[in-house]
Amino acid sequence: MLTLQGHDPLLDDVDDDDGMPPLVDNPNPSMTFTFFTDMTPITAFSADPTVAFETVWDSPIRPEIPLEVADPFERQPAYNGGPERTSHNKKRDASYIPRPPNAFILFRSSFIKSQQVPEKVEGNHSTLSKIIGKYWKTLPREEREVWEAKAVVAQAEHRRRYPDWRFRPGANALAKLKVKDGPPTARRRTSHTGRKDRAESTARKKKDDARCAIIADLLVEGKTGVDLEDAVRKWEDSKKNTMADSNEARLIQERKFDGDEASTEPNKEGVVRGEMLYDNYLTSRNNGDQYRDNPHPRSRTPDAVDNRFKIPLTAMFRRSLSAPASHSPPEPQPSPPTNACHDFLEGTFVSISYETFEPQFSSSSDPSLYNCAMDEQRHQYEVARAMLGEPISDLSPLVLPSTLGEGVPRRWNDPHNLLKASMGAPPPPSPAYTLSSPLGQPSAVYGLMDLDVSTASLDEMPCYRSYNVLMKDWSDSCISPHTQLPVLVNEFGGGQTVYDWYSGGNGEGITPTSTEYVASALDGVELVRVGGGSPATVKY
DNA sequence: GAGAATGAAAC
DNA sequence: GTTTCATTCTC
Repeated sequence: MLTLQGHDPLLDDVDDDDGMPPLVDNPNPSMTFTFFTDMTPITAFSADPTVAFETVWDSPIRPEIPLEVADPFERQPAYNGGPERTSHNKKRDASYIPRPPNAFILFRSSFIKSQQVPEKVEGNHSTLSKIIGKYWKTLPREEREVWEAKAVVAQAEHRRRYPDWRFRPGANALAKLKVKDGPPTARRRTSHTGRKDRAESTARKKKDDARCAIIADLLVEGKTGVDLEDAVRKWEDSKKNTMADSNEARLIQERKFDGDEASTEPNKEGVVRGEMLYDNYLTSRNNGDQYRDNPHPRSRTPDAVDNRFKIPLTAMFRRSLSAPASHSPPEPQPSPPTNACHDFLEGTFVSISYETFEPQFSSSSDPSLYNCAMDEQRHQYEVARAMLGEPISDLSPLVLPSTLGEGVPRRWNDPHNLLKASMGAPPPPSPAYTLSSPLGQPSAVYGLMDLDVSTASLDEMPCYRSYNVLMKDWSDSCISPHTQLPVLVNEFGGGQTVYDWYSGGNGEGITPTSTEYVASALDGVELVRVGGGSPATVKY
């Protein structure tokens, strides 16, 4: 990792004397944030524990109840004690560091906490996961991007707190093995299940799936709480009637074909029942008879498989340098222009391009690629660029006018925008809202901290600012000579730490070799903050 | 490089 | 056990 010398007291405490990232690590005392439940403008729920800049959110649906939410990266025991939270936490070492949550996990947590699905409707978390998973797939892009953004922030915060932490799957496998009794085959429950049981199990699964789909659809329609409960009850009642009718039909059939295989199979009823329920549901859904008058534009589950998010935004901020970024923009610009305004970083091998960040999705390449096939990638890429504080011209609806006043950078991830702007507003015309990156202005991803955003000034706002390092005379064959490598700089608490860089160029991964190269090239280089302030020296 | 495995939350 | 996704491991 590349660091700037002596500016982050938090990180200074972290020792890594063995050269290996620790599996567990507890460098920081516990921290508790106090904030209000947020309400995304799209859905009625969104109490996200990881976003500490949450503030008061205007909602006609939910009251603004102050919530004490534990630090998301706090040790597990700190999660206990809240009146709303019962203790089902895994027993873990006090120094255990959980993984940063991904967008879905954040969404799921928020969903559970918001109690949109009453306990009466569904209390089993496995089933809830199914429902939430189906619902997640129907989320509009804008809403999903909010969660993606929160995941990026959570990831950045996790990185800030535990810079040396690395995900080590299997590290606990040994401990698990000790607990488990007997070989895996001994625990297999279905190994001796007969055809009858399997058929029943399949029927039950279909039935459960149908119910999950119904609940998810009702949620998509906007039904929550008591409304949802009523709607589910109605569906279940109608289901019973359908079943009664079908049973009658079955009895007639059985009488008609007495001695048939159907009547000799004692438990086939369960199968018939389950399949009928599901088929009835699908038929009615496909016919639209239940939803004919529903103007809700969102896709229903579970058919609404959405390929729009194949490239997660967080992939652009990978901590690991071992795996290449999955996002691979085509055709890097042959010669990205540099901006001479930054004496920010000087060296033989590198220069900094801050204000200029040439679109990797060039209209000069295949226009159809740019406009159609790559549209989603391009969009995500531009969102990422916006997060990185770069000027972009083609804004997503998430890029909203800043609420911070004139002269303040308009950032799609401006916490004020995120929290207060109406998502229902039409997207602004592109030219009028082109983002600017005035030097010295805080930009990029605003980090987490125990700061009252409603009263904090921009100067007090911590941020992660990115800088684009343009590699000059790049000799590593795996990197294009003009690949720009954005570097994430943490400016939390007045300190600075360069975390690392991600593959933002032509999709080629940053290999350890090239990382070494960059790091050594930056070693000893003096960084001058664009907005003023004391210089820092890169320490490798 | 592809696919498997793991684990993040929650009960 | 269940979801999605990020990350690492293994072949």
